[in-house]
Amino acid sequence: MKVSREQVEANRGRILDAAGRLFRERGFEGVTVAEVMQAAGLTHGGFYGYFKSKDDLIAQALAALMGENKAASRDLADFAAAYLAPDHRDDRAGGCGVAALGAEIGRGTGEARAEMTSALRRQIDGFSRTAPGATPEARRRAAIGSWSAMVGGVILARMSDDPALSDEVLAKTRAFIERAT
Amino acid sequence: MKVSREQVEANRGRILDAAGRLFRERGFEGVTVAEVMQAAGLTHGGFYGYFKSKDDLIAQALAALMGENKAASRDLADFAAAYLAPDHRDDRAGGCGVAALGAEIGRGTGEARAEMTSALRRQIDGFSRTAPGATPEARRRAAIGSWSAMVGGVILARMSDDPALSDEVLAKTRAFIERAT
DNA sequence: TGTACATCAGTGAACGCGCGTTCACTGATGTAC
DNA sequence: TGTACATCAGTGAACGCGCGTTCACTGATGTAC
Repeated sequence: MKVSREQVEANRGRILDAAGRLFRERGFEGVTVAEVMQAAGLTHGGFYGYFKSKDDLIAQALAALMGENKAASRDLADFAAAYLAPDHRDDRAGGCGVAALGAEIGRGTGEARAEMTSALRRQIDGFSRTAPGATPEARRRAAIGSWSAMVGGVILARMSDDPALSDEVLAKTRAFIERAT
Repeated sequence: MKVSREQVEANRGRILDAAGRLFRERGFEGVTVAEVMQAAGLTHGGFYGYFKSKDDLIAQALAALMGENKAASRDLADFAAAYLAPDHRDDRAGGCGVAALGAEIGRGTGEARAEMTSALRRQIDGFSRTAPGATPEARRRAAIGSWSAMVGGVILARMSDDPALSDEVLAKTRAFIERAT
């Protein structure tokens, strides 16, 4: 049955939100269109009223996810501490889209990749503002190096099935960044 | 038709090698059993004479891949320079399995994850031997932090569809590691 | 060493399931008067 | 403001394709004598 225009907008938001969480948790190929719709409280048949294809959903869900830009105005050290925390490591579905999906996106081409590239640029520019360093070059180096270490650190920590090693990777990566900047 | 025992062993090696390359290039879910067999010069029907299932192939291909242990006896700085080079970034199929598959493996459980955990431990221990630092703790911190930055740096560089930004991520991540260690 | 036969690696057709996508239908919304 | 009707968001069955897996068959290997 038809629903109100406001309901349509709300449903669209719920689909994008559910997709963003499920994709981060299981990867693009590990999630079906039907699962996304069910998580949004709808049935799969309605999907194509909202999106052209699953690829279209991927592109739009990523844009919504990366548009949030959590780094913006936070101190780099504070951000790194929260990013390299066990809570973030354990919250794949709600965590950083780059750590969860960056490698998969790097393989593809098209919209998703372009979206992530501009998100990367924004992230680096944002960090460069608050990063320590005497010159703009030093600050940008610290921003890029720190971001690489954060993303790699979370991926390695999630990869390890030994909790002690996983915690150590987070803690030592964080200490490495702190001493380097 | 039956083939000789040596041929069987050679075929097994070719299957594992082809699987390792294809998986790194496209991810586990992006590669079919038939593609792996074709790349090894065989037809798909023979697959189950070698492996119990696709999951079994994944576990064995990863073990073969990670068993190589390229880090072992190289200086950390030399390793980082080669790892964060454009050649490595552009060679997904022949490059580091952690950068290519780490995120995907971190989602799963079982053999593949355990295999990667022990590979991570070996990698860190190996780096800790050649890493700079006054104390064992400082060397281990440098090893872990550098490894996080290398993995993250290659993933970010592969994610960017802007070649200039991609090159800059590699170069500045490398400089960040050099100054930090 | 040579011959006869059992073994079994490899082939390619076939199966069954899951997934992305389509479609006829339903019934609430929202508009025209 | 109230009524009649056109619109269209959502439903669920169905389609078609690709993939992992199975299987009957083939013919070269390797063993027994």
